[in-house]
Amino acid sequence: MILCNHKILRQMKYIIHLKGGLAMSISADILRGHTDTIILARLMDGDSYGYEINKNISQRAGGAYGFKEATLYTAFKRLEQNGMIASYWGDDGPGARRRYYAITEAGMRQLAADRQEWAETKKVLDALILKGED
Amino acid sequence: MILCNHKILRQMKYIIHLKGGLAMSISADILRGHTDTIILARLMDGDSYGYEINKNISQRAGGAYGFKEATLYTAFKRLEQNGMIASYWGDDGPGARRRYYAITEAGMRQLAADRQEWAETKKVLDALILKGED
DNA sequence: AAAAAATACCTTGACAGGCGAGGTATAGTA
DNA sequence: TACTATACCTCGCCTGTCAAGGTATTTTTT
Repeated sequence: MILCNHKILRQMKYIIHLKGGLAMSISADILRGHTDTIILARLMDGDSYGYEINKNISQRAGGAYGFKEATLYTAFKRLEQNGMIASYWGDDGPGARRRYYAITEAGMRQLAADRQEWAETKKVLDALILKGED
Repeated sequence: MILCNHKILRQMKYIIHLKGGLAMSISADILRGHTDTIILARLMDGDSYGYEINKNISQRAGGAYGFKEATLYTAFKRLEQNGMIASYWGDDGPGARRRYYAITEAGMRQLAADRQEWAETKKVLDALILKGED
């Protein structure tokens, strides 16, 4: 049993396993702000449901990173309220019922903008935090 | 006079001016989690004080992006409490007194780790939000 | 057949970072 | 004298994250 307050928990890192046995980590706050974009991007491959989307994300991230369930469902609700995604019930497959999500036209426009923003963010942050060479 | 609630304000973007007259923007939540790293990186160029650090950041970001003062001083306090930076009063220059900050050994180690993390974050987010080519 | 595990969804409450709005003090300029 | 620029600081709100708790269904194990 490990005592662990909220502050310490927030400093915990997601372990990322790299090819060759190396491991790096990304803190939760770094991913903050990208949650909605990541979900929208995943839905561009077709309709999907929470559990599957999260597994897909973990897989693409190369290992241990994935959203916490509370974060995930909060994001779905936010995205649907903002008209970025639409949901419907499906009852196929094993296990419990699934709520499927589909990206909307507005969601696609948002995703396009988010991807542009990410490209820009990389440039700006590179300029701000990498070692200056000039 | 424009009515503007907090929610809308948080969705506002920092305008980034690019070479050639283009402009892009980066939302505040995207920068969240990088604040401390950006400050540490700036202090690697030598001791500096809040106002100057912020101007330096705006300049490097290519234009309009900069921390809000409340964000900046909150970060200084957090960094100093965590032993990443140390402060001392200076009274040179025009205008009011200045509190200078210096990066500590611990701060340098943290910055090195943060830079590694940023490199890793770029890879992971590229895999998660860019259009898949496979 | 009962227990366990896996699948799948959801809510509550607390926390930390960002920051608008407000403040203080100093020095130079109009 | 008033104004502006420099420079620092605090309060309180808002939002995203997520630990901890819950529910329901199906498959697997005992």
